[in-house]
Amino acid sequence: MDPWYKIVTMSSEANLESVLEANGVARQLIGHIGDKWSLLVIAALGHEAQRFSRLKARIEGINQRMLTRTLRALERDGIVERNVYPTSPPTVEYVLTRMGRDLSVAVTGICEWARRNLDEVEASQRLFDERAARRI
Amino acid sequence: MDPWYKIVTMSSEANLESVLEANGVARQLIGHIGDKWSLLVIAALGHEAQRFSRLKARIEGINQRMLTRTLRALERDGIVERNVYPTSPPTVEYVLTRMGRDLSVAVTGICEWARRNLDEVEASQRLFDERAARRI
DNA sequence: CGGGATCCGTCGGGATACTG
DNA sequence: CAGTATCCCGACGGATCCCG
Repeated sequence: MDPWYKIVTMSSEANLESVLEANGVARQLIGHIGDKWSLLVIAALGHEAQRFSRLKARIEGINQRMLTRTLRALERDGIVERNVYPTSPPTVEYVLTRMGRDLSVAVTGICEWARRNLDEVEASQRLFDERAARRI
Repeated sequence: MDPWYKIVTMSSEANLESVLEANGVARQLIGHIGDKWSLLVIAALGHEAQRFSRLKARIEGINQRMLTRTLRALERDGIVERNVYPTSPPTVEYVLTRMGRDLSVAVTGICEWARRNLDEVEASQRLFDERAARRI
């Protein structure tokens, strides 16, 4: 089976099934980490264990419910690990697993792209909107 | 400004603002390509120009409306270019721009991660669900 | 062929209140 | 402190029909 980048960089007549397979992979991927907060939580976690309230403070705009949900989903996927220490009040720490750390590295490429191209994207948007406004 | 990977790999007490900045970048990113179809369209495009109906055939499960919307959004972002040839019936071709090709390369890392870890993710999910079922 | 317009269901996600 | 439980809404996305 051809890896994804081959599909991306040399999509030809022949490998329709490969595209479909990539379809499935990307679908899974988007299902797991493509929601609004997952990437931010992964970024905020870094490689050191952090407590719930600390994460909530680091991630601007998130509320308890969404942080809990996101952490649960990531835990279910094996991307973060949850450790409870039975103190009083309870202490709960979250830390990236091996898979989580790998993912945070992989995310780097996308984020660097975003960082490099955000200005150009916004410029393109303004141009597009301007033209659209004139046509109407 | 520190790049994203530094935030990810060395998140410490000091760089809260950096996390917030990453917050914004990731937010933009998710807003642009984090929807259900963008990555699939980018993958299906590859580096060669393709017509609307061809794309629709390559991307399993998409309908005209969503393909149109996704292509418009990507065009607005400067990620794909739309070329119309005034033939009859009309011919419309889509092709990745320079930014789009860069992005498709960056996406590779994430997709490779997904490909490598999908089995482990699914195993983790089963384990998690099984445990959850026992506790109840 | 390559769309645009419209209707409509679902579901992600926010606000708020309560709990061990 | 670290959640769980409800309520609610707006946007995303699917189906269908129409058009140049």
